[in-house]
Amino acid sequence: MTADVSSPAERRRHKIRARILSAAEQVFAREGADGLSIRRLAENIDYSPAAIYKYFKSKDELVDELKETFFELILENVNRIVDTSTPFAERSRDCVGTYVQIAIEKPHHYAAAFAGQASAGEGVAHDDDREGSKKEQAFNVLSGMIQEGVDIGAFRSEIDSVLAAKSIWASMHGLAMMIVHIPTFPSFQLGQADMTRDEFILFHADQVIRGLEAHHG
Amino acid sequence: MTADVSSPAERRRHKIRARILSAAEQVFAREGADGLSIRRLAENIDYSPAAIYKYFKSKDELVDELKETFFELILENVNRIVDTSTPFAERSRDCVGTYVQIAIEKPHHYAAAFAGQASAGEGVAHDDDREGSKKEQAFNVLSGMIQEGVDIGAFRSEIDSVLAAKSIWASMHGLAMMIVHIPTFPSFQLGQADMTRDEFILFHADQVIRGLEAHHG
DNA sequence: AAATTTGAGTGAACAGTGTTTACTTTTTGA
DNA sequence: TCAAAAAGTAAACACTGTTCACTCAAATTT
Repeated sequence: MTADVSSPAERRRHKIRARILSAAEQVFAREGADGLSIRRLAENIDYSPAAIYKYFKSKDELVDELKETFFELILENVNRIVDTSTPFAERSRDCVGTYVQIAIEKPHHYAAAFAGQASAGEGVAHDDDREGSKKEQAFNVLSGMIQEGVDIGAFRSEIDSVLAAKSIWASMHGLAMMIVHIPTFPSFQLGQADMTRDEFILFHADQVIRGLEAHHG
Repeated sequence: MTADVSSPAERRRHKIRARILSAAEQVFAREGADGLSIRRLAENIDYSPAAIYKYFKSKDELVDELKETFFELILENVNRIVDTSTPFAERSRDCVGTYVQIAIEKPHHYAAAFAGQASAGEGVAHDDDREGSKKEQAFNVLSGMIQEGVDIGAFRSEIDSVLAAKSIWASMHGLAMMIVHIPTFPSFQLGQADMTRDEFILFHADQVIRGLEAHHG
């Protein structure tokens, strides 16, 4: 995918960049963006804090790269499901399930990926939202699958697949967020556990997809 | 609602507490939890930073109170909709719309309210999740309304209203979060605007509620 | 009324944070 | 070989939340 860089100097530079990112990734996965400090990171890779700034303009830029990599992970996994030849209904549910599962496995990544600070008032378009981003690619996969559902008659014919995809994504996102920062979700109290988390994910997926379906049995 | 406190000393203390919270509220609404610093807050109310700690154990505790107040706001507004005598279908949609609208008006509050840091691994129950909290009250209102839908035959009879409420909430939450931190949502690019935000909120509400409905027209 | 205790409020410090600047060392290319 | 560019650094700046020892005034107790 990425073209090899020419000079050995540039290759070396790229390697160190990767080393920084790798160390950052590990801390980030465990403690999130707040737990990841430039000074700690510098110590981990035996550099001075200021050295990091020869490779990244700011901590935000560094974290943005971690996020982008995370989106690639989502895209890969969702694509793998979409390309399967399992029945459409099951495939849809798997898609939702996989998406949420990734959020569960890397909660800090997921929370950070969708938390480019909450903007009060008119906001400037964030870098992540640029055309052709991994985020957008993932979205296109989803809307394509919904269009397929419409085409084969599983979903209502009047559905705009792009609009529906946005709605579905919002619903998935909501579940992922709930699970990520309410540790006991879907139970609120610790003791009561009427349904396991995985069961609830399937239930939610079902609920969401049912909103698109043409007729019920 | 709140019982008057006895001694004038306690009243005075309560007053200052309120003054701190009020100042905090204003900064928080504009700039969120990160923009709100103890030192800035102290300066706003002409106190030393250390003085704040005579009234709040920590910044987190202070912010938690802002969050609780915010949940009260949600609860009040949603309750007002639920108690209306408008037709059930319309009422459901209004409920979703109102919920999301509040998130839009106070994006920082909303984002913070659901962001008791993302926990990797087993988490301890957060204070907000205690029994009888405003959060739980709001949830009960929602599940009550769904039960009503089942009772009058609008929703499928086999629906567990508590489970469904959790799913619906997740879907609402997702939309709210999307809007709150993707400034251009539901459009990804700035230029393209096939549907207004308010229209999309209604569309999403429709989609979500349709998942519960017994039969379609 | 005097003495004592409680609580409010403070300045200074501790231990962090992201980031920049001036500086030295190393590497690279002509 | 030698100048130029890049890598790396120590120290400082401007912040952050929080704590500690302290003062001073108000309320309680004797």
